[in-house]
Order: sequence, then structure tokens, then C-alpha cells
Amino acid sequence: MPELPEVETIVRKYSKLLSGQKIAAFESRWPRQVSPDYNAVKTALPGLQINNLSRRAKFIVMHLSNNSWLLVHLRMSGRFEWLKPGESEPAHVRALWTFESGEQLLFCDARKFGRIIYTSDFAAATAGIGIEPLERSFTAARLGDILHSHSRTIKTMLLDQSLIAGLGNIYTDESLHMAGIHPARRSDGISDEEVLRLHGAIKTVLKEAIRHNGTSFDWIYPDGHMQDNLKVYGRKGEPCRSCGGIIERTVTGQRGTHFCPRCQPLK
DNA sequence: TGGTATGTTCCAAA
DNA sequence: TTTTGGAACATACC
Repeated sequence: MPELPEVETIVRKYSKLLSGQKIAAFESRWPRQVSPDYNAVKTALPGLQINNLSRRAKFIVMHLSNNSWLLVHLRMSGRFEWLKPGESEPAHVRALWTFESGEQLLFCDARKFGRIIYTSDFAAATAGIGIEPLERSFTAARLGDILHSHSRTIKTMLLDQSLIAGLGNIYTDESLHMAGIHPARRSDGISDEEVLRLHGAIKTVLKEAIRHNGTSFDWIYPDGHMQDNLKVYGRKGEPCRSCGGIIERTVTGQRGTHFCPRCQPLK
């Protein structure tokens, strides 16, 4: 389901609900999602308090009172639900936190791809993750260095979480369209001027998506409105809102890839 | 029934 | 050695 804007929206929503909550119990119904070891995590969590929530890449980060962390990755179909005492459970509950308040955080995940990681070493757990695209350190020069450091298809490079953190299939396609760059272009062939445009496009697209609470097009993630503002993603065969060209869909790196052949020539 | 899915990892092939 | 392609994970929807 989620990319950076959707995770950011979830973190903002659940920050108020979770900050200060004391964990009474933790349970997983699909233990292989929990690492490093479900029984150890189940034993460690009761008694701890959630200090606050934040986001790193597509991870929801809970900072706990013993200075350890829980990282939750929603992958394709994960979502949070909030359950008050007496309310009935929704479908696909895979893990749940019960708080001393009696309220419960549910981790629902139809496809069971999500991950829950408990760690006392946040730096080590996130060591392989690339730069945050909305931070000041993500400059056009930095993006240029990343793109020119290898010769790869630009679309798959933007999706590589070890380089840039948080872009997924929707916002990669949207950013490339805004920058006028064909998704099959080689990363090391992107000109300095194009790097500048792409850098601006990534920041603009992500910020706009956050403003709209992310993108919603199925039952998994209901709270977003960015779907009304997408220019290419999911618009195969429809006219480009910029030039009137017909949006095409191809497959790169096993991901559907949407672009406007007129705004984004292959050269 | 078959195709598709907002993600990531691993291994083989090029 | 670097990059790409395919399968796997597991399930639901159209």
C-alpha cells in the first residue's frame, strides 16, 4: 500500500493516539512477520511506554521508553486500525498491541508481507536506507551524484530504497512525468538541467501528496485524496493533462510504469 | 479464470 | 563486476 506520503499521514494520525501509551500486551498471529524473534518481542514489550512516533523511509518508528525501537513496515497491504474496548475486530488482524488504557492498535495485513522489527540499535537497523527526499540534505547536487554513480534505468533507480528513501511506484512515475523524463532513460545520461527538474519534481510531488493525505484507490488505505491529482499513474489510455498525449503503460523491474510519450520522450 | 496490486529480497542470467 | 529479470512471499479484488 504505502509510500512516503501515506506512511507520513499514518504517523501523524497515530502520533496523538499512541504517544504516552503503556503497552500491556503484544500478540502476533503471523509470527514470521516479527523479528528478531517473536517470543522475545512478546516478552519484552509489556510494561514499556511509546514515547513518540516518527517516520524513516517507509517505516513507522515507535520510540519506546527503554530506548529501544519498533519499526513497522506496511509493505503492500498493511494498515493500522484503532480499536476501543468493546468494538469488534476488522478482517486480517495479524498483530495487536493492547494498552493499559484498554485501547488496542491493530496491524491488519491481508497479504502478510508487512514486517515488525524490534531493535535497541536504531542506527544499525536503518543503516542500509538512503537519503530522505524531503530533508534539506537532499539537494539537486546530491541527486545528480546518485544518478551519475551508476548506469541504471532511472525508474528502478528511484525505487531503490538504499539510494533514496520513500519513493514508490506511484510517486516515481509522477515525479518523472513532472520532470519530463522517460522512465526507461539511463540514470547516467540525465543532464544537469534534468537533474534539477527531477529534484524539484520529487519534492513537489511528495509534498503535494502529503497535503492530500496520500493516494487511495482501494479498501486498504481509505483516507487520501491524491488520486484525484495524479497525472500518469493508473491513467493508461487517458489524455495527458499537460499536452493531451495518450498515457502509456509498460513494465519495468516488474512494476507497472506510466508515462506520457510526448512529455517524456525517450530521445 | 487470469491479470493486477502503493513492497522487498534473493538468486540466476545477461 | 554490474545490472536486470524472475520467482517468491500470500491474499484479495475486478
